Formats: sequence, structure tokens, C-alpha cells
Amino acid sequence: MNKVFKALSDPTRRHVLQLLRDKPMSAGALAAHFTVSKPTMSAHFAVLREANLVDASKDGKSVIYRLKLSVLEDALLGFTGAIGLELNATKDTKDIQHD
Amino acid sequence: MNKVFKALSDPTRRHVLQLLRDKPMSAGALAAHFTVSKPTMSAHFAVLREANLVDASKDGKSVIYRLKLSVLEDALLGFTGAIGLELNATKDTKDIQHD
DNA sequence: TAGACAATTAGCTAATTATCTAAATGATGT
DNA sequence: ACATCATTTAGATAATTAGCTAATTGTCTA
Repeated sequence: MNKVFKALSDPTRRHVLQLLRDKPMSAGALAAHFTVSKPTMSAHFAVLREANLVDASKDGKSVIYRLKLSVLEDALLGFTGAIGLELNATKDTKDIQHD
Repeated sequence: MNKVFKALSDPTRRHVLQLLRDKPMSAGALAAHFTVSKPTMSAHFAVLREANLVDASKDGKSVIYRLKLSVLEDALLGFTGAIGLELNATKDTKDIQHD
């Protein structure tokens, strides 16, 4: 959980997660949304992988990143639960279609 | 919001927030829960104040820290909303008495 | 097999962070 | 006024972080 919060402490990484919310994307497609260099983005991806927030799979020349929503959810719920902040997951993911 | 996530990236600071969940506490009382020095704790408090996550008020020789739950809630909801992670506040704080 | 393309690794730097001890500030009580 | 107690500030250091360019690895395709 500490790694998750460390990962979330950088705005670029939070934005990456946000981009991955809709659909998996390649490292290059993600990097295109930012002004920093590709090696810098690669380092951000490594932090997200290390926190287990994303999943990487090779597809030809590309690496496809996919958000692991449940890991994010667990970390956030773990924390809000400990704080007694009653954000509770509706878990009604029925109405949200992720293809 | 960035400052909130930066503040949350340190486990000591997250634990401080957790201790403040129940009741306001003095800097010294908070520091007593940790092994690091008091100046180090004071620096952590400064980060939490800077993020507007806590409120400090002087009471005699002591400084009393108080959690600002709504700021934490707003930052978390802002992020989960952007991600499309449907953690939603029940807001049934009826059953939780904060003095 | 050579070239092109996608991504990561290597190696570096500047800035930030967490930590410490010692000193300063500020309030209370004698 | 002075000693004491609570907390913060000053000043230093070691570790981490985000960023860069250049080089490497791996996969296609011509």
C-alpha cells in the first residue's frame, strides 16, 4: 500500500492512470500525452508497475499498459477505512461498461 | 490536490491522520506514537498543514492538531472521480460523532 | 540481413526529502 | 525574572526522485 501512495504522489503518474481508465494503451501512446521525454515516462511506468497499479504486456513492438483498478481500489479503501472516512465503494460496476 | 497526495505519500503522515481521526491531539501526544525525533515530526506536521489536511491551534504551551476530514475527502473524491473509480461517499456521518 | 521503430537501461545532474542535533521561541508557574 | 516545558527553526547530511541524453534491446518488414 505504501508503494501505491508513493506512486500516486506524482501528478504525471496520476494522469497516466486516468488515461488508462478507459482503455489499455501503449507506452508510446501514453507518452504522447506528456511533454517529458520517453525515458522519463518509462521510469514512471516502472513505478506504476512496481506498485502493481498497472499490468504490462508486449504486443509486437509495443508494450501495452492496462490499469489494475482493483489494486487502486483496495489501497484507497484500506486507507479511507483506517481513517474512518466513509467513502465506500458502491461496487455497482454493473452500469459502467469496460468492454 | 497535488499537495494532499504528496502529503499522503509518507506512511508516518498517513498514520498521523489516522490518529487524528478520533480526536484532536497535541504535537507532543502525536509524536509520542513514533520513534523519530520531535523536529522530524514537526516537519511532517508542516507538510500536513501546507496540504491543508490539518488545522493547528495553540493551547497554552501545546499546539493542537485537528484533522480536516472534508479536505481529505474532497481530494480523494476528486481523484477517484477522475479515474472513474466509483468509490462514493455515503456521507452518512450521522453515526460518527466528532465532538 | 539491414533498417526502422518502440521501449527500456545506463549514466548523469539538480532538486527534494527524511532524518538528525543544537539552538531559538514562546507560554506557564514559581 | 527565571527555570521549565512544548514546539519550531537552523543547519547539516544521506537517500531518493524526476528529469535529461545517449546507448541498448527487441521486434518487425523490406
